[in-house]
Amino acid sequence: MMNFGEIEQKWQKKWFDSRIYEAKKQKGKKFFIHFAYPGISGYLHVGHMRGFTYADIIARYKRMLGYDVIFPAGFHATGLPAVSLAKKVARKDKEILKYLRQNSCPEDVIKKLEDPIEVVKYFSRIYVEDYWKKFGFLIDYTRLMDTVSDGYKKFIQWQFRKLNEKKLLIQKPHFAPYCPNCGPVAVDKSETDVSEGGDAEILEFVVIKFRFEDKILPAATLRPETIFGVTNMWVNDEEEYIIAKIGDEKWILSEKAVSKLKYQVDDIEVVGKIHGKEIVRKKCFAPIINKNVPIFPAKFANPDIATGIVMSVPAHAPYDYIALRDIGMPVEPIVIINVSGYEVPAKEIVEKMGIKSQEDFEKLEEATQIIYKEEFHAGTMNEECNDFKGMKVNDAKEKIKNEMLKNNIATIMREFSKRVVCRCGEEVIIRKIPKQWFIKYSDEILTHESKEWAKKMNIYPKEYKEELPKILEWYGDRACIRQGSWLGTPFPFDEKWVIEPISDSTLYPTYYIISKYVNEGKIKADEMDDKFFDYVFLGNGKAKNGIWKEIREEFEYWYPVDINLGGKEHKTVHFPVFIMNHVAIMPEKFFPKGIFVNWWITQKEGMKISKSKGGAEPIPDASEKYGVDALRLYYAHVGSPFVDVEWDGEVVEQYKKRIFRIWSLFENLLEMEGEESKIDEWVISSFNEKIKIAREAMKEYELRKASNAIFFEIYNLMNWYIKRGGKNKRLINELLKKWVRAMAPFTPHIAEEMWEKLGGKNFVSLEEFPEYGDINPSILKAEELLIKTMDDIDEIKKVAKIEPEKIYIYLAPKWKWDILDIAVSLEKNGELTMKNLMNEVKKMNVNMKEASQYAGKIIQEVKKEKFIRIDEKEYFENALDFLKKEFNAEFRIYGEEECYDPANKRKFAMPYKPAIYME
RNA sequence: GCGAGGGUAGCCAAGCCAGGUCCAAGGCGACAGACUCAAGAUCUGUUGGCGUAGGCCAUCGCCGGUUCAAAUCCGGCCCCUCGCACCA
Repeated sequence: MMNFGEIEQKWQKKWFDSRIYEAKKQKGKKFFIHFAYPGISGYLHVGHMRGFTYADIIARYKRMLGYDVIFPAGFHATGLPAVSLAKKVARKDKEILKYLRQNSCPEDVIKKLEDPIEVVKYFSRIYVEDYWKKFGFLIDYTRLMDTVSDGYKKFIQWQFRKLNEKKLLIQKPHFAPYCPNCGPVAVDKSETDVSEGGDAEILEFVVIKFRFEDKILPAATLRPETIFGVTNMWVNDEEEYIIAKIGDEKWILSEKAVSKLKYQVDDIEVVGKIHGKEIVRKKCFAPIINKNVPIFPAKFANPDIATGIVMSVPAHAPYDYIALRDIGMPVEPIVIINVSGYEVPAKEIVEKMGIKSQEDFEKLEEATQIIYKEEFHAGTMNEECNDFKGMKVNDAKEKIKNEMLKNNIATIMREFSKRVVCRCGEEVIIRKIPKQWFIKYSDEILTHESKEWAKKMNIYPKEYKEELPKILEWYGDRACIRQGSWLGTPFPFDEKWVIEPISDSTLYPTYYIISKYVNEGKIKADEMDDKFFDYVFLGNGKAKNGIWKEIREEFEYWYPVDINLGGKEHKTVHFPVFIMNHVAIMPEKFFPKGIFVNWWITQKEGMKISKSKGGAEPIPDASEKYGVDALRLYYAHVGSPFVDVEWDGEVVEQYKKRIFRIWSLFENLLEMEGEESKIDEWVISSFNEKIKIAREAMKEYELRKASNAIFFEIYNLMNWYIKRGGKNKRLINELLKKWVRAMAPFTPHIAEEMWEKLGGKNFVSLEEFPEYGDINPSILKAEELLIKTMDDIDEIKKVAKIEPEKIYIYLAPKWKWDILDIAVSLEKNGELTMKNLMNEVKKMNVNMKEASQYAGKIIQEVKKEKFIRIDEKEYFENALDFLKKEFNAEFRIYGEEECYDPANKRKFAMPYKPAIYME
């Protein structure tokens, strides 16, 4: 039994010792492929290998087509993940230590991982040695790089100066999560920075200013359009409120609100206190509707939420309705939105759901959601709403908000949808950054040019090609720098800030050209100034030395990128900025040519296999258990690249078996010693057909279709060849050499091993992908006829329950083929009708009754199938021995001649469909 | 909400763009047989229903339409999944 592990190691050593992965300018045609480099966030899992494997298969395929292939890779070290891992190690987080140990990280390394840079170094090595090399990837390992090296930082700074020159860097206010202790934090589902509330959203409350004596009662709402239905205000009479001076206004709001707003408005100053009791039972003045409304006490006016002051819209807010009912309905609800199925929506839903009191939070929340959805999507503003009458609620909401903001009746307060707590224990708030730097992706010219370019690109799948222009249109300005303890490049115009990780990963494929020279020590970061990058990437200025010139030549040879391959998570972030930055900075001849998006390997129940949460099989375990070639074939073949696939070890096991089977068929074929036979012709055509399918599929990177032809269809046809008595040693050898070369991009280790057994001298990885020769359709058709006839015989045996000793095959007479020919040529001219056909048939010397019956039958058939005239008699005669053996019976094949026909079957014979009688 | 994708046999998953070769590839599972003391592995066959002659009927989320012909094209409906920005 073969040992996958040994074979893998043997060939990997040979490949890497011979450095066959190095990109060299030799053949004058090149192919540049890379995958979106992985973030350094810990160990990867089997899911990640899907995309990487696609890239390697495509790179290997292109190499075998005679391209100079450059397939570089690097590491995205910037941003949070490495820092977060280092922090966890530093604070001896039990989970992280367990995780490291489970993945056999040595103790002395664990100690070092308190330093984020060590994290980057350690995991870079793991990715290369344990994942990529173990999978046999022919990545150009001389070009490895990461995003925190000195040279890379110089490159990014150059890029930002270019963006600035193009007027694509702008400043404007921005609101971002912030911890008063730790500074800026990331609020995301991975919860690396926060210990609670990672899924919180930033809500924009509209704060509407109600006049109260000489002060302002700021009511916070998410539904500004309901201002028209306000009947009263709610203030909590068990709470003390703050009086704060904002600008020249005096606001009454909760203490919590003041502490939040301090981070969002410029000048806010506490000037006094006022208890809720002193406010309730008085009146305040509502803007827009311009009338006085009473202020009532309410416990649900929560000081923790927004301003702590709430306006009451009892017709449309279940909370308000029920609170008013509790205190005896001192005011009548004012309905302002018409929505079918409701008169007074809040009242009716409260009654329908049987909500008893203000304490029934869960039901009230649900009721609020239901009413909001129905009103927002299906409601219209009614006659209470002045100028907004008749407008759809979702339009009116924006318009009313903007009008109030414009007239200084309202302002915006931002708040999380739920409590967010920093890892340090402090509550995270939202802070205004007055002059945040953005990359101006909204720029009209840039957007337009990017969209135009995207239309010319090769983008897979095609659905994404159609989606991409819309994403480019939608893509807004991106805050591109931030402060805090992140890894990254200092922003060149303000070095206290660091460029954030999406923005530093857009033009990076260009850097793979330079990284080789950096790695070889031929150029130092110090030397890489703007003149250097201007010269190398833009061709501006002069080369300072020979190395500069060499790098420029390399760049011109390899660029642009032909395929950037990445997971579907990149669809709305990385890929758009990848295109836009190239369009913004590079000359058109270097704009990227293609994008390939792959979907994920998921865990059961559709969950993404998460890096942080582990769960899936670690890569080293999986490659040992199943073998790398089995895994590679699994990724290529298990499903369309454009759907998520659920990880299932059992399935990979099947691919392992498939490889065993191919291996043992290969060995059987090698041992065959025989001469030519009739079936040889068929196997040649059939084999060529499969290679053709594979080649054409690969043109569109349809790895699944190609691998299906190579690993399944060819396997089947070789078996059939043997079954049909094929054993031509010379031919088998020739086909095996082609077959093994066709396998090589997908399962390179096993292919090399086979290639060696076939006497191949060089690496099969460096051979040419097989060409296909002539495909003779009549032979394929004839064999298909034979197989179908065999099926029919089986069917008859089964239904009639007989075990025949003699089988009679009656082939269609010549005149039926002649009529068929006529029908086919009529069909070609679009003139195939019964009448036209019979006019022609009349000219022939045949039995008109039989002929007309037959003509009627074939009219339908001719429209479906392509008919090629084949010599059925000859083909069956040649297969006679085979048929006898298969059915253990005597055969008689009858053409036109007189024959034995006791059941009168002969008249049913049609082209491709012989009549059968057995006894 | 905005944007995108999907629903195929017991299960996974092709086919759909370019309608007919679809009684729907391939795999898993199940059943039967071969090999074996046995189990496993492997190999062969069967796996929607009916059928004593190769046939007939049904099926691709649901309803309708176009067509000689629909899993495939068009319209409507139901259900599911994903992304929505400072997280990579």
